[in-house]
Amino acid sequence: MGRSPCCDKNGLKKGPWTPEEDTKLIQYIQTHGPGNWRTLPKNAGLQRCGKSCRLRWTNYLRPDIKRGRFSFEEEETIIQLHSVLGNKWSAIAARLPGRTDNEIKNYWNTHIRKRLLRMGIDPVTHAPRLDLLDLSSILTSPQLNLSNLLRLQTLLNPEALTLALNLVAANSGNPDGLLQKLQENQTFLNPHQLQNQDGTALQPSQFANIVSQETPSNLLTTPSFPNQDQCIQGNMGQFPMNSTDHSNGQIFQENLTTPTTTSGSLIPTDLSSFFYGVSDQMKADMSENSSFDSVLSSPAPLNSASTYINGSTEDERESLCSGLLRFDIPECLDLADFM
DNA sequence: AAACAGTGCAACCGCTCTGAC
DNA sequence: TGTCAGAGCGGTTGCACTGTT
Repeated sequence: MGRSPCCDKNGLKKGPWTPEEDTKLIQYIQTHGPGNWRTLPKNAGLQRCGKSCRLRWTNYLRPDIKRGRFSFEEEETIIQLHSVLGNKWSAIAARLPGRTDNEIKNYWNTHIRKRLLRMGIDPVTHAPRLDLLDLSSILTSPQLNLSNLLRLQTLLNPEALTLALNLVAANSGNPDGLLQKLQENQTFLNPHQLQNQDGTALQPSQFANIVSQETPSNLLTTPSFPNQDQCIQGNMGQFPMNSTDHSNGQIFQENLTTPTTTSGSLIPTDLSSFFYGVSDQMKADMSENSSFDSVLSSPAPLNSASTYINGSTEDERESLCSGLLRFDIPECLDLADFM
């Protein structure tokens, strides 16, 4: 398993290629064809190692290489394939004619990866992770107050709501105040959440126990209100959030953009389980929307993106990319009513 | 205008795989 | 079976460019 001779050991040139070197390499390969890279530099009159020539040819000079910006379709393909193949750049490149593995790798590391991180998505697992988000900006958002969360009760799975309540409580560090607010807003809650079985009002400590008991054990590890760090450390993917836009009910919309992934996902594969109290008719209306349907269908949640936005600027692409995890909100579901 | 920081990408490094001998 | 060279791969680096202060 000998390693290829290093260029500098042989006094060969390294660094950027000059146009003259490119011309020599192109002309030689056009005449003799690629291959036999070890002897190629000498025969072509290049002071380069064969490996450098091969890389220059395969990554840059090859006539079938497509230069320029990645299209949305290419970007979508990369994300999809990466979710399946991981960092198998050559395998991904094989599905993208004209693109090299190096180019795809660079594009992933400089664009897509960062974008996914900003969206709170683990670029390795493609699963949403709250600890990747700027939670402070989320939790201090005026849109994410208790009343708004409570109004979500009619739509959200109670576990998700409970988790959100924990977030708020952890943020405020004041469970007593939280209970007070809950009781002030009890019209939005299931009665059993704020009352004992005999109908008497809950005490703060009782409420804290209920919250912790109703929270899945894999989400919270403490019987009382966890601090923010504990929340972050926990498996928060089951209540995905996005910090990109906190205005006009965007949080809720983003919260509904729960992607499904392949095995090991932190999130429900059937988004309908995320809803609570949504009528069958409303679910049916949602399912008629192709984009929403694509979210509900696992494991190809990304297919809807091309129908969502087809932007070309960086901002549009970020919006578009977040669209990979989004579905169109049907008209029957007016988000403004919930926020 | 200059200094600095951030970004993007070409190229390199070092390792593994594969096939010939 | 072991060795070697060629080829391929993923990770990393260095530098030019751009934006910000």
